[in-house]
Amino acid sequence: MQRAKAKDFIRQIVAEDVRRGVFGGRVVTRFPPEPNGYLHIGHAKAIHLNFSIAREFDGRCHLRMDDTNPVTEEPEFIEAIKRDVKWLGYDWGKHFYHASDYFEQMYRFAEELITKGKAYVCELPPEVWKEYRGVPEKPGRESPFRNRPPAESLDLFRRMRAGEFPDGAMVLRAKIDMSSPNLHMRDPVLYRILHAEHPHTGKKWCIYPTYDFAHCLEDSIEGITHSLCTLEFEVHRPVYDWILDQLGIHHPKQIEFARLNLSYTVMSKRLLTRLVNEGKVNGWDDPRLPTLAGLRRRGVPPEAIRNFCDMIGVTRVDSLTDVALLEHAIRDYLNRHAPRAMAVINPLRLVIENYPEKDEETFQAVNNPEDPSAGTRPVPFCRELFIERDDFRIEPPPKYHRLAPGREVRLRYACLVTCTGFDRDPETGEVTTVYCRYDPRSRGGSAPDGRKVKGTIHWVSARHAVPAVFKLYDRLFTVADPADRAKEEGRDITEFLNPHSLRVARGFVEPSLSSAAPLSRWQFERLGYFCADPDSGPRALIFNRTVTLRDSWSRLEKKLAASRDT
RNA sequence: UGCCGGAUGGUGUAAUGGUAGCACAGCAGACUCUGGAUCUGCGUGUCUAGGUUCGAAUCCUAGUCCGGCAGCCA
Repeated sequence: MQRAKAKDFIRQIVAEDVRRGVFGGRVVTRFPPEPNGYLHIGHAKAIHLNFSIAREFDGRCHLRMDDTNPVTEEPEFIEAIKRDVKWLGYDWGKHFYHASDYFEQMYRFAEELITKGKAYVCELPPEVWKEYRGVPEKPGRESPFRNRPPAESLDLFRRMRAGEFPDGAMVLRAKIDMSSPNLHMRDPVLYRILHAEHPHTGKKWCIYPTYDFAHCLEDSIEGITHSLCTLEFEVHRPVYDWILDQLGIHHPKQIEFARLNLSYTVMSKRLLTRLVNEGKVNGWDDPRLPTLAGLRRRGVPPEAIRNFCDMIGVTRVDSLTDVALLEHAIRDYLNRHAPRAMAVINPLRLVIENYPEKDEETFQAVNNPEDPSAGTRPVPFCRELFIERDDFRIEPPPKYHRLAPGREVRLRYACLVTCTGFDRDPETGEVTTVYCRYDPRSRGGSAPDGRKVKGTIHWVSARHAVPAVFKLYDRLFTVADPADRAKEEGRDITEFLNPHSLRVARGFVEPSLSSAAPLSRWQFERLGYFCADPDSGPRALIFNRTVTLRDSWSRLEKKLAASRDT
């Protein structure tokens, strides 16, 4: 919709290609993750881009496992990737592929290059090759094996495949240009020997193609038209083009865009893997992680992620997106869709002195003020309630609208109460109980005399309260750009981990939540959006805080405190 | 310092030679049975210097700054 107005540069290129009939006017994209980790929100940007473009241009988008390195890849990751792409809302239909399905074809293309004198088997050890390749400022030197006869290379390459040589003994390289200022054009490696079992092809192969050789062929074989990738592959594009040109086969157009960086988190698979493996977080789906599995468990709806992707756009500028933008997308969606409920995270006992001990009644609460069709629900009420500890102050600061001695507030959906006193623990001084009297004529929440009450607080009937655990998440890191900071300051990234990224609180929820389904999303009034954890059940309710509500009181309070200090 | 990219408010982006706009964040106010939501208003920006042009964020030249590239990872 926004797109009709402002098309990103990639859509402009695709639209122009379609208009001019390039690739026969067809559009085929692909999302090619390597199954060596979980997908994160940076991948969501790429998934959203590729699948959306395919849909907009009546094309298709493939999901392809780029499994050319058996050493790091695992079946667990393949399943997780499929689950996450589906969850995000995309359907690859029958177009699910493995790069490893093309190993035989790739091998034949390699032999073709050798025969054409465009590739050779090189026996230089890695350290020696490094010497030969040289540095960007100076041309490299040619390998002594560079001009060996094609027949000799072909023989060696076949014996490489047959398993006659150990890992690292030799490689197949493209014969391109050792004096190129682009290091990747200095005879890049096409195949290496790896005696490793592959999760998909098993023990069939002991040589595996490198990214440079495999990727362009995967795209070509699948008839991809627009191969979208991130900026760091820009320097590989000449290799991509060279190989396809030598072979004279279908030649997709590679277009690079900037990867997503989000503040207060990390997006590199290496770092995420570290956090998981070192136990800094509780697995790949830890709600503090930017992984799709983590975001899902956190309660972030896939629609919010897609909207977020639309908001950030697609460019070639390396940038750091403020996580506040993501939070806005989350609140925007959840505000419209999450049913409301009352929960008390940090309970304080409230006794209504003039409410009979044995009485109880129910009030009707609105399920979602943004959606009248969501209806109402009954909420039980009695003499003793739990209220939020933050909602009572012995000495209220200026502009504090909540409960304090002598003050009147509204108990949401119930009635008006006026504070008459409180008990304190003689040892700690902590308030243990607050007493108040209610106005019987205010049943339902409004006073018959029309008097205004500034504060409305939420509550849970003590007699009906259901205990629950709340996991309150905060940003994982204390600095906006932890990866860069660690690099610049020569520190370890874990030094920037936020020690308060997870706080566990024990409180109560209203009884209607006792059967909250795992992963169901709620707004706990005045607190934030929460998601029932997958481990949550009738015996032990666990809610993860997705994001707080915007809280203008806490901002005001901070400002008042600051101005008092000066 | 070799090559390749990139520079628009605090952040993310739009404007493709013709009034620098949008979103987020921030601030001020209205409204409110969520200090939520909603509504209204406000401020801040074209990296620098020249040039072309009636007119430049856009084109040209020079410079500055930032990112990427020296895995048999992707």
